[in-house]
Amino acid sequence: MALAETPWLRLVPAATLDRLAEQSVQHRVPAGSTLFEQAETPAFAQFLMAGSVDLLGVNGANEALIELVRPIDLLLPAAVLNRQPYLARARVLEEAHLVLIRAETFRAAVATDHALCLAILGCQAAQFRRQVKLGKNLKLRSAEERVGCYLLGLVQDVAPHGPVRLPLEKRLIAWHLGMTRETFSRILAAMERYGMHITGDTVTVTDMDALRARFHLDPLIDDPEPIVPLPVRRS
Amino acid sequence: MALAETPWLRLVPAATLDRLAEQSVQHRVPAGSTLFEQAETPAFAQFLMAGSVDLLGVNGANEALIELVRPIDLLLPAAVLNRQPYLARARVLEEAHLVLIRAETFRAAVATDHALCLAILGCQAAQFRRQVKLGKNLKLRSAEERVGCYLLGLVQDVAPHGPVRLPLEKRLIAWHLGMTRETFSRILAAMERYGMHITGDTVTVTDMDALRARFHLDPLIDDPEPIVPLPVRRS
DNA sequence: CTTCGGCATTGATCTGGATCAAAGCTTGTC
DNA sequence: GACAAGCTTTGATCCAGATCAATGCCGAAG
Repeated sequence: MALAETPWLRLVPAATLDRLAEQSVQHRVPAGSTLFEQAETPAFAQFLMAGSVDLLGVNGANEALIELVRPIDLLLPAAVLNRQPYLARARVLEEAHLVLIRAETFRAAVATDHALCLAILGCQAAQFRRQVKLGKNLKLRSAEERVGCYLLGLVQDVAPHGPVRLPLEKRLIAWHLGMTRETFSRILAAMERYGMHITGDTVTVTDMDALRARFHLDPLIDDPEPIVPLPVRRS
Repeated sequence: MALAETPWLRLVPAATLDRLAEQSVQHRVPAGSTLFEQAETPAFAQFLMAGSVDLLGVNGANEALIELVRPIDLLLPAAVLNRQPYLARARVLEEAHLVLIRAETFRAAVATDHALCLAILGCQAAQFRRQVKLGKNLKLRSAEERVGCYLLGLVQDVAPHGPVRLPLEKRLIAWHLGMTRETFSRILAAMERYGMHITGDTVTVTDMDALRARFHLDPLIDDPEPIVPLPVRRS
């Protein structure tokens, strides 16, 4: 079953994962669906196996991005573990493949199996650090810097120079970077100035030196946060 | 020893806590000291037993508040557990009483003792949720609303009407609420309009109805986040 | 091919809060 | 009491980014 292939669960005994798998339900959910609402009490632990999910804080009419969840990860395990209401709404961004486990079953498993508990602790710690990084990106950088660093990261990962495609609609990228589409659009146009050219959804680097001179990736903000599986130790 | 009195560690076997206590060092640190620097690799797990500590994200010259740690809690356990560099600088706000445990010792204990692992998981989950609440407060409310809700919460906790003292210097409160002292000062003056009067560090409510009509506390933002101890379960 | 509805661009304008610049206040020290 | 150093208040000005308003640009449906 899918859970068994999760890298950060590899130290968990197969027996435990099997027991969870028996109780689990798989679900495929199209983009745009709402998985749960803010203030709801979690009924399930939800593993995101594929696709992506946005978590949004809501206050009256406006929504603010809390987190972008990418596979394989849990959706707000903190609420499930502590038996507390979700602090955010979950909306599917790219068609999601979910594995649902009844909340009580999940908590019982964590309370029974030390290896599972350690894996979830590693996962929760990574989520915390991602949250901090998100906040730092927003508070410590201007809109232009956020865009610059985002694009620089994108280009570096995929192709040192060659043209790269934007992975999402622009309005969504803008939203994830914490600005309006208009501002994003203007900044993209202005990137010409720093050695980048954007036409449609294609990004081309024209002057990598200029780009690096203007935007500095910070590992403490931009590096992806890995989920570290902590080893169990015999007592 | 101090650790044994921590409410959220009460389900952890005394033997385990004793073993940690033996390896631990206590430390009293005056306000203003820096406990660790961003990007440092954690050498110790640090329990904050009394006082308070600010965590600050740093980028060149500017600092942004990441978290305000209040006792009893751990300072950035995520970094310690996952063997990764701190994402923030820690600066003592009010004289702190710390208990330090070598990082390796701490990780070994968590990997050995399931009950401890569950307690830390509860602690880490609570920290995650606090982080989310902090972010929502900042992104979903205007400066005026942040101040209004902060004061309303303060007044409600202490005395329904009677005058209340601000617990910190104004510049520090302003900083914690994510604005400059000037803005904070102006907003305090303007609170007259909504049924509150502030002179020096004393807050008086003149019209509770007006106050409540303007500012709405949201449990999903303003309620303190408790550390829930998860019970161990025999397998 | 045309039309329509959602994106994207571009320009003009607005605004919340920051920044800069003086004065007032406190508080502790000599 | 007088001074200094750090808070606080108040006013004037600035600015990044949002909002408002057209216009242009597809791609899908008929």
